[in-house]
Amino acid sequence: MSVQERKQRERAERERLIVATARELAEQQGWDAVTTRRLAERIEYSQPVLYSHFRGKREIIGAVALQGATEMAVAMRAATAAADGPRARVHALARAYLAFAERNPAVYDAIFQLDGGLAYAREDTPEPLKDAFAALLESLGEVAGDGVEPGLFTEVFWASLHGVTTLTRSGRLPPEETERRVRLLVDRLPVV
Amino acid sequence: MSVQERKQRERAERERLIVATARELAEQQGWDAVTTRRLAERIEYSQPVLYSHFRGKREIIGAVALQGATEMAVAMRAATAAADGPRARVHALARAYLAFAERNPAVYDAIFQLDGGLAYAREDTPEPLKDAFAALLESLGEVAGDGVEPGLFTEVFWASLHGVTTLTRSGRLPPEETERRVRLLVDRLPVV
DNA sequence: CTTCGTTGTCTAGCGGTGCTAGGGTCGAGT
DNA sequence: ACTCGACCCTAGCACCGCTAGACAACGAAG
Repeated sequence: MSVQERKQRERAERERLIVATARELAEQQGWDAVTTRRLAERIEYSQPVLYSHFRGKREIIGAVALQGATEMAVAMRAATAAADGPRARVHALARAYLAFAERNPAVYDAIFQLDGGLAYAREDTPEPLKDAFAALLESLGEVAGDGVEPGLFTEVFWASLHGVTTLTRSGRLPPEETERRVRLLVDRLPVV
Repeated sequence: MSVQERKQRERAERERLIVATARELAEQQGWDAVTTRRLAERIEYSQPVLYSHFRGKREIIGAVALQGATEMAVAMRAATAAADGPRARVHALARAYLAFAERNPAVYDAIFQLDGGLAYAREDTPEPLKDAFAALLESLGEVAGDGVEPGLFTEVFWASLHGVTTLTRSGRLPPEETERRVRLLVDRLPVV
């Protein structure tokens, strides 16, 4: 028994190592640099070991996405907890969202851009993703306004933040004005 | 002279063929399926011929993006021309934007997601991209509201549409509610 | 009309990718 | 002490973007 348990522990530890290494490599050099060979070399195992933990590269991205979503939810809740009043909460939320994306671009991509094989917006959506959306909903739902479903409002505000994030990071929007763009969204979309 | 001219014509014709074929293949099977080998086979030339027209795959994506941006500007202007009043124009614009993205997903990606080696938001930005932004600006600038630069407002509205588009297409937002999301943006962001 | 040189295209190949088949090693359980 | 199964590695597949170098076709010059 004890031997099996030790092996299971070691296996789980190695899986964490894979995910952490993939994330690290992605943040350092971008997801294109995360190849199965490089990843295998960094964890000091051969390539096929990766496939005994994950079906393929896609699932590794998915694992990073789930980890990231959990952290992002925490970050957003921490930011909104300190804010006073609905609009201030929304503002704090938006800034936290953009800050997370800027500090963890590769993780952000794993969650919101890349294909990690995850189900979104469904019943079988993984808990971390649901929870990240819930974190958005907690602050945005209260400013949806009459006749607008909180969920729908949250989706729209989220999409706007996502658009600003991705267009800015790909060089399609000049980064200097980000704060003014956010203020415009926070001023106009919510109903307080 | 005439011989050289004929060769130039043929060369230009072949370049159009490459771009059209890349676009077609991308729309049919996605950009991942657009490999230099497949593309070469479809135009019935060898791979190196592609490299006598474009520096690499990236530039081919860029060429598709420019072509698409031109078409998109035309589509948006056509949609807004028929609309009556500022808010109706914005609504028509938004619907035209999303319709273009839905009908030409690969082209949309070439313009707004992939790296086509193009400069955005700068003086040396290619004319088609500037013009597509100008088409947005024409309808959105007039509803920016007091104290908000038309350009900034356009960027924000555009980013919101982009967010809705990409999140929906990647399965992160359920597609059924798109129309309601657009209406929310059109109701709240502009100042009429 | 022949020769030369340029222009254009092709074949072949480089180093990389994600992924997998199959063999060998090593250690746990009898 | 031996068997057997779990585990991991080497090697290789088919594909990728891209390029070097051979070769053919053709206009210009003698």
